[in-house]
Amino acid sequence: MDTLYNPDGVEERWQQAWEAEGLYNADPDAPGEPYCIALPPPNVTGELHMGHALNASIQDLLIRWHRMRGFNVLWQPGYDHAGIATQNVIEKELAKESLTRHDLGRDAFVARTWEWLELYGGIILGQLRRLGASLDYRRERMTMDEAYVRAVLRWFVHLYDKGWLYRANRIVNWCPRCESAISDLEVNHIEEDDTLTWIRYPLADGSGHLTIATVRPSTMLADTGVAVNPADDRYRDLVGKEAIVPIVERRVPIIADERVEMEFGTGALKITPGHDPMDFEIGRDHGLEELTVIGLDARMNEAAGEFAGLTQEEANERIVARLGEQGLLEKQEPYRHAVGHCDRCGTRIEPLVTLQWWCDMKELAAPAIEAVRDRRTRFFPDRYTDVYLNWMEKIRPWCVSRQLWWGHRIPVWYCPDGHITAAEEQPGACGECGSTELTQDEDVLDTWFSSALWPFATLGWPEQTPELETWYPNDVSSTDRGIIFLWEARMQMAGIELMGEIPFPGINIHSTINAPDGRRMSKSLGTGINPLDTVDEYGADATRYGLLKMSSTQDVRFNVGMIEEGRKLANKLWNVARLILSNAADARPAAEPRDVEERWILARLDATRELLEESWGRFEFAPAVNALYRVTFDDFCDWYAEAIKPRFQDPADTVVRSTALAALERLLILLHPVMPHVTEEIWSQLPTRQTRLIVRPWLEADPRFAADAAALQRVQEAAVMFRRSGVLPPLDEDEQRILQAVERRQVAADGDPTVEIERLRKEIQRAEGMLGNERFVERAPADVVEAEREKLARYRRELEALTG
RNA sequence: GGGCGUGUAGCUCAGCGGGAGAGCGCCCGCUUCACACGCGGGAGGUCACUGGUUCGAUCCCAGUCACGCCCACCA
Repeated sequence: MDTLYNPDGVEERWQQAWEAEGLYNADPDAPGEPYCIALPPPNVTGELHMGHALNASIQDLLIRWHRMRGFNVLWQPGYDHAGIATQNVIEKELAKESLTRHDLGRDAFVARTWEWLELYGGIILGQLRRLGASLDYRRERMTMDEAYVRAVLRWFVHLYDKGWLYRANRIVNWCPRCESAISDLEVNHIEEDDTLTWIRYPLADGSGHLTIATVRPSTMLADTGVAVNPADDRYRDLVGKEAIVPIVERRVPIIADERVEMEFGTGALKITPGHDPMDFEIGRDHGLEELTVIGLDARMNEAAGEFAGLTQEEANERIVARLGEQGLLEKQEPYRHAVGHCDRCGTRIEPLVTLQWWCDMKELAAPAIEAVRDRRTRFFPDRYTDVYLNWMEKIRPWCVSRQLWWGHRIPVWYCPDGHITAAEEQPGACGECGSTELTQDEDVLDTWFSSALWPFATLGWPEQTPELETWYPNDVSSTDRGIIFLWEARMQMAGIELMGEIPFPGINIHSTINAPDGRRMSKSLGTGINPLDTVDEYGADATRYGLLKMSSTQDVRFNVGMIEEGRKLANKLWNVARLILSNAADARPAAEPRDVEERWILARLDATRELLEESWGRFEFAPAVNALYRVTFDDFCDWYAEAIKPRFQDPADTVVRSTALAALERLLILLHPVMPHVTEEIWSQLPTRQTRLIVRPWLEADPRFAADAAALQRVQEAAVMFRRSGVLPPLDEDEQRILQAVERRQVAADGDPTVEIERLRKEIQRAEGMLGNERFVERAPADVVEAEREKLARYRRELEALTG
């Protein structure tokens, strides 16, 4: 007889049934308090990875739990068009055919991207289905859907009208490979070995020179100043004079600026406003010219004269050699420092001055800071509150334009005179001069500009839909800590600005699952583990269980053992259900429990219910999952099931049957949010079932068991007190039997005198040690000391009795 | 440079002021009529290190070391 629970087939069957029966469907007009989570939209190009699977397990647990609690739930699915990421994927596809996007042209490229999405775009939601995710799949949204695009345009024009969006020529993070600007958050700073070169800049008046240190000699061709700290005595006399930039022989002013660190290098800094962010700001403040010698391809451009066309490395080499010849090279030293790289493709970032759209964040941030500060929005775990606040309080303008083709085209039109008209629909004429010769901005918006609207644009905004009315604000946002700034912060800002209300009161930041060796899970490192493989091997329930157990608040290493544990739990549950069903197939519910075991297990299950509610309410999942394992194995199977088994021999004992059924029901209900499939499968075989388990109301504290729960509580407290002080408070007969059950291992060990003798000897030694400590006797609370004395005396008596 | 987190049994992790725990692995015994993805028993830890607070510290405080992550315009 096959006695193993096999999830194959069972899980798919229920997934199809739940969806087909409309049990995932959300209805804004349905009764119940609304509860809504918007699935963090995965990239359209994405496949399910461990992070997605963990987050889906968490969200589905919350959704199923609230559905059972009678809330009107919506779990909103969808995708992000993921501008830069998707464009990169398509470009790679093209590269296989030796094509670039420029070979196709913009329209064909975008058309091809849409085609590609038709074929491969929708896979991740299908994969979520296989995990049992109870999303309302009918409501799938994408950030480039027609309706969503309207929301994005509204957002843009809104910000433009407020004067917070503007176009400016500024230094940006330029990725030469993506051929686009990117925002500060999309730059990774990576430590690299470099060379620090010390170069002499002659003074214009011939009175000598001053030495600067740089890691990028090639940029000196665009130097338009030299700066020193105003407090630096070494250079005080030079401020206001001029230096000559070697090679280009340019006379540049020597200026004083506090941003120059006196301790670094020589304390003198060459200023290249065109190619360095800090130099750019110093340059603007001092009115220095912004020259450009590096092009969008990161190579030296025509302005670099004889160095034009070279890579920067080549230019560095030649320039250093030239300086050596001229006697202006002082020294070179190895130097290690952090260098910016494109988060998307890893290419070294080039700071360049280009014309981009910027969003001023100060006024958007202020109310979003307040919301978190006064706890209308709370982070779980709480430590991320400071992470968020620190970033928000020093927020800087956001570069929102991208020189990409895939994304929301910036809704701005220019007339020949350069007037700007921003509008949701193509305007007929320039808003300023009435010219009808309008051309639209070529650029697209940062992907995160649109995903900031996710909690309400998916509900139909800017239309005033029933969905929006019902489910905004959402209730929880669950994400990885990697996108707290990119996404969470921006949803707060957009939600408050456009909806006048925070998007959700709870932000759950889940753990990061690393590879078993502790490295990051990544496809390119080959350290990735596909959650669908564990679903195939162990089942979706087991996978969900394992992931939730790994969802403690810090980083964890992926451990199949946790998923195997989940499989064990499913199997155990399946088997104990078989035991009960084979004996109680026609039992009727609602009988009063008779014996202490029965009342005890019902009270235990109720205590577990309370623990689940408390920890799930705090977004702590691992302890709850652990409690479910313990209550199933230790309490339900090892103790309760074993205890009632003999009573099944008595056909007249209807109480044991109906109680067993009731206890099993309760166990299934508690386990359902974690392991929906196996519980529903068992549920479907119960003679007592009336609805699907997925919509079966969650447990309330049952007054019938309140007394027993209270008794259990008393017994457990008594047991703790007994262990600590040796004093056992008075218990009635039933409570004493419950105590025996609680302490059953101890009781079992009583059979073996050598074990007991050893234990008593240890206890006596410990008690003697404590009582021999004068400070303990003098300073510890009197009742504790007294208890210890009584305990010692009792242990001695017991030992005496055992050893004779 | 600033901030956060982590260091507990061979492995992965719970616990966080008075008995040091789980799963896996390991050893011994069980095809006991729900379950060998099982049942019973067992070995295995100066709870990273150093100080402090306390009658008492794995747990609180300070510092040290190691690892990880986030933020960052010292060229």
